Amino acid sequence: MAETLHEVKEPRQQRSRDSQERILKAAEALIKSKGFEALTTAEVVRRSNTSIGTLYARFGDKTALLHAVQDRVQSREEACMRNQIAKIDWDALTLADSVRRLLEIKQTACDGDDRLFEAFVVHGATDPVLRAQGYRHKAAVENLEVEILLKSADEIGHADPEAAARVASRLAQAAQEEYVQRSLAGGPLPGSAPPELLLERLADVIIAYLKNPAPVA
Amino acid sequence: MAETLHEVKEPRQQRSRDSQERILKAAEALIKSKGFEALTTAEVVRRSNTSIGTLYARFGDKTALLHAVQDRVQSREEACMRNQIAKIDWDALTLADSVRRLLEIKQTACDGDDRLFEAFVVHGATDPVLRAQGYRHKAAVENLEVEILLKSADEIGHADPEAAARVASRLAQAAQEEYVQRSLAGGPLPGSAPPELLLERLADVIIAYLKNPAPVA
DNA sequence: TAGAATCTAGAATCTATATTCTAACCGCCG
DNA sequence: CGGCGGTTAGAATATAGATTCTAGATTCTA
Repeated sequence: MAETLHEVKEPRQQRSRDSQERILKAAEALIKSKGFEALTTAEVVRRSNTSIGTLYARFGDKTALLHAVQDRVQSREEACMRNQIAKIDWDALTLADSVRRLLEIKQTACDGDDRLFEAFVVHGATDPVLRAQGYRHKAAVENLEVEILLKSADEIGHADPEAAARVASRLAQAAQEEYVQRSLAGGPLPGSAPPELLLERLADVIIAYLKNPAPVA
Repeated sequence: MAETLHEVKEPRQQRSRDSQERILKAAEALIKSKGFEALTTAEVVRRSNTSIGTLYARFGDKTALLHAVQDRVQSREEACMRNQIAKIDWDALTLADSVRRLLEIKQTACDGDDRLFEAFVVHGATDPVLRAQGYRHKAAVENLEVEILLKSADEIGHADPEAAARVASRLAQAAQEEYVQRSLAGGPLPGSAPPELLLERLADVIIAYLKNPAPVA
């Protein structure tokens, strides 16, 4: 979808669709394993068993390739979340449950995509398309998360359950990014808590907040 | 300090110290205003009214320059925090006060350094020196923040006041990074709360947590 | 103040990467 | 089959940016 913005013809033959797919996979894997810096056209081509000519025939330029990767990754994550949300048993769900569930779902959905998101954010600073796509995704994720929390927040009797849910969602987002950042920096900060514990604490924080959203003076 | 790791002679003459200083300032300003991508040796040289030869005589290579910038920025931030902490009137300080104070101090100290930190993190992924320096700084900041919270957390009667303070500090850190990320992405996310409001909410969250750190089932 | 040490300028060089171009290859339709 | 688009390969080109080199300028020291 994104790559059509450039004057690149849609593939007509299967083999072409194949190479396009292989290129996308290789590009994604490359960023995941070595970070955005390592995404060179030559390396992508090498890993995808295609040629530089093919890459340009399919994507027009490197930027378009990156956009396509972003599109694919974000869609996958959203789908994964939706999928897991569909499985929730809403009836037997306390507030605490829903918070923990939210965190689990979030983590599963974007497992391993750390570097990808990093790349999108950093380059979003100079690439409007990347940025816009990133916005869309963040908003979508936030909405999905609100969906998870809304019912129990409502039951608890919040004045504005949605607003509360949104704050909680951002909190989760923020903490995740902090965590990602630390792990990106090459392994967790020495002396910091292990991930599971961190999640547990975060859950505590959010639960505490949802149970008591009014300013505490 | 960092630049001595390379075989670069310390300046003997004043003018040399001057150009070193101008180069550092220019490099920092450049990253601040245009992001790390814009940090080219040529541009630094242009903005600092020096020459490429001077830059290499002083820093050895571009990496060392970046390390030096990091050192300077992080030291400045730590000093600023320490400085503000020294002014706190500990006697008249409620828990809520100390949390708000923490957030203010944090914000003041790193005001405008968003892109710099972004650059350090991203490049820390491939540069061990940058990473190590970043760790040191994060730990230092966390300790300073704990210092701010500890007294009131203690008075509230926490079982483990320091642990609670540490969680709160991380939370603040996380939220700040989330905020930075959004602003880096080119202006706040449409529909998101204005910064002050965000700070207020964050304060609420942390206060709620500090008053009730035990898991709420 | 002469000579040595230090420092600066900036042209020239080197390198890594994106991108273009062209010849050959493949698969489908007559 | 024949040939015509669609597709691929990879050598050649273009370019941005880091780094080296050296002549000349400045400051220090005796």
